[in-house]
This record gives sequence, C-alpha cells and structure tokens, in this order.
Amino acid sequence: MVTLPTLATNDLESRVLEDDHQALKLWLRLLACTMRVEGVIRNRLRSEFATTLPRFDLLAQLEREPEGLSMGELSQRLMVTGGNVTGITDQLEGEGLVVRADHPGDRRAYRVRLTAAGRRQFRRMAATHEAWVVELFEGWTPEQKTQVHGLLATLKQHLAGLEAPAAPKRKTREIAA
Amino acid sequence: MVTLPTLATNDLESRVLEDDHQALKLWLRLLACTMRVEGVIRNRLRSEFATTLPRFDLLAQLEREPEGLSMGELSQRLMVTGGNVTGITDQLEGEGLVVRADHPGDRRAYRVRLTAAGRRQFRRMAATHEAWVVELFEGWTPEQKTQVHGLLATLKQHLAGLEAPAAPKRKTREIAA
DNA sequence: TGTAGATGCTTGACATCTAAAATATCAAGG
DNA sequence: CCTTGATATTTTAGATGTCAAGCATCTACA
Repeated sequence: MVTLPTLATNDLESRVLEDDHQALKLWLRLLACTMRVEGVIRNRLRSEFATTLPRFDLLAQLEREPEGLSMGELSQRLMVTGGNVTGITDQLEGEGLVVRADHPGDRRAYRVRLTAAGRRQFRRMAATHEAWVVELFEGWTPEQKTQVHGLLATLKQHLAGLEAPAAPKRKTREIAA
Repeated sequence: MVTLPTLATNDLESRVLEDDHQALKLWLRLLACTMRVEGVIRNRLRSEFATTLPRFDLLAQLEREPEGLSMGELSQRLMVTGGNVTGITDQLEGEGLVVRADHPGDRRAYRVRLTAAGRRQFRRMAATHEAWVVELFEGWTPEQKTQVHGLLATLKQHLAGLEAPAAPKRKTREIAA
C-alpha cells in the first residue's frame, strides 16, 4: 500500500479520508448523546433527590450485592480510579448510607455495604431513575434499542481487545534464555 | 390505562418491566463504551502529547473558526458550563496557545482565537487523534458505523425535544389577565 | 434620557476525577 | 524470621466540572 503508482490514488485516498471522518463524526455524536443523557439525569437527581450521579451509581452497585463490595471492585465497576471511590465512600459513610465492614481474611481490604438507610434511600430513587432512562431513550423503538445494544456489545469487545495490560507480569522464573 | 380490569395485567406489567430494563441496560452499555473510548484517548493524549482532553477539545473547536469564538459559544459546543471554559481558556492563554481578542461591538464579550503556536500544536496532534478514533471504532464495519450514526441522530433529536427551556421568557407585557 | 431586565463572563465554593506516591498487609521463599 | 514483591487502600496535588452569585455591558422601551 505504500508503493502504489502515483496515479489513481485519489479515489483511495479520499475513501480513506471519508472513513476517518466517519469514525470521528460517529464518536463526536456518541459523546454528545451520552453527555446529554448524563446531564439530564444529573440535573434531575439534584433537583428531585438532592444527590449526585456518582453517589447514586455507587449505591446502585451495592444494592445488588448484599455481601458488599471491596473498594477495588467498586472502582472497576464504576470505571473510576480508586482514589475517587475513597472520596465518595467517605461521604456516603458520613451520611450513614454505607459502612466499611471488615473483610474476612484480609485486613488490607474491607467490604462496603449498604446500611438500612442507604438501601431505603436508593430504593426511593431507583424506580424514578429508571423511568427517566426509559423516557430519554423513547426516541428509539424497542427493536432499535435491541439493535444498538447488540452493536455496542461488539464495540465493547473490540475495545477490550485493545489496551492490553502492557506487561505479562509473570513472577515465575524466566524461561526464554 | 389506569382503570384496566385487574386480570390479565400480568403480561403487560412484565412487558413494561422488560422494556424498562432494556432501556437501562442499553444506557449502561452506552455509557461504558463512551467512558472506555474517552479513557483511551485521554491516556494517549497524556503520554504522547502531554496534554488533556478538554484542552484538545477546545483547540479543536477554535481550529476551524479563524474568526474565533466567544466564551459562550465555546461553552455550548463543548457542552460544559461557562465557568469551566474560563478556567481552561486561562490556562491555554497562559501557555500562549490562544488569545482573547476584542469582540467588535460588544465590550462584554471577546473572541477567543488560536495563536500561531496554538494552531501548530493542534495540527501536530489532530491527525494522530483521528487515527486513534478510527482504531477504536474498527470493531464496526463502515455500514454499521453509518447505521449507528443515523440512529444516534434520531436519539439526539428526541433528547433535544425534552428539557424544554422551562419558561417561555417573554418580556413583552402579560396579556392573560 | 434613563432605567429594568437580558446577556456575557468571571469568581468562589465545592464535588469529582486522575495520576502518582505513600502506607499497610499479604504471600512466598530462603 | 525476614525479605521481597504483589495487592488494597489512602493520600496528595492538581485538572476538570457544577452551580450560584456578582459585575459589566447591552437592549428595549417608556
């Protein structure tokens, strides 16, 4: 593809450029839609429930794990860094919505669990929140939703393939040499 | 839909619940994909160009507007609040990448413009950035990209219809009474 | 003219997020 | 035991983001 004759490359080149712009435009539109939805939900959470999206998200993760989750698990599920989870958990703990309970057999970690008040508060918001999401995606028919859901699965898998964890991190002895 | 006979509602109810969960799952997957793509781009911008995503985004908006943009226009295009734009612009101005020039005919506003250095820096990054986006979306065929792009247009329009600007903001005299 | 309400931007207080260094514990091997 | 390296969390510094209040200017209209 490097040593093509200099003629007749115009078509190919413009084709490539079109594809580039296609991906870029797609990305920008995806980002815009996501930000819009997020913004609406954040505004409504604030005005209706006087809370914030990350707080709600953390409670949501805990709600379906009665055993609780470690900070690391929360960090992974919320797709944010550990330091961030520390801060939000501190606040929720201060408000009495979650507790840090001992982790059996590992004194470094613990299990973050909902308190009764936390569960109550989350349940109070969850149904409304879900109704908002339904409303926000009413622009698509159920079939379209299914379709996009599937397409996003493909994309998600592709993305997981990239960004390999850098080093193989082996600890056993090197065999190569 | 309120006064239906109490029998035979089970099917309808479970149907609704399924749709609810459909929208919620779709939203969570959309959010996950967006965050993943954003994260990859942010990491690469940092390691390859020692810059950040919001800085890059602001430069990108200015690059195709030689006349410059007002702070309000930037705020709208970047989908962030005005105070945020002030901070980022301050930094970029401090680094000599943008300037705040007078706005003809409105002393409250000004036009933010790229400097030569700013244009140079952005051009140095733009092609690479676009290649990253192309790579990240290679999980979809061009046809699928076109399809999602179209579906997102529908969603975007639906979202624009919600969140009406609250009050009609009429300033002329009230007629009603 | 002059004044009331919009509009454009900044500021201040604070929440959220990252990256990187620090702390504490665990797990294995000599 | 003790060291070494991996793992779990916190801490720190700083960037990004919101919201609401404040200042300056513009616009409309009496």
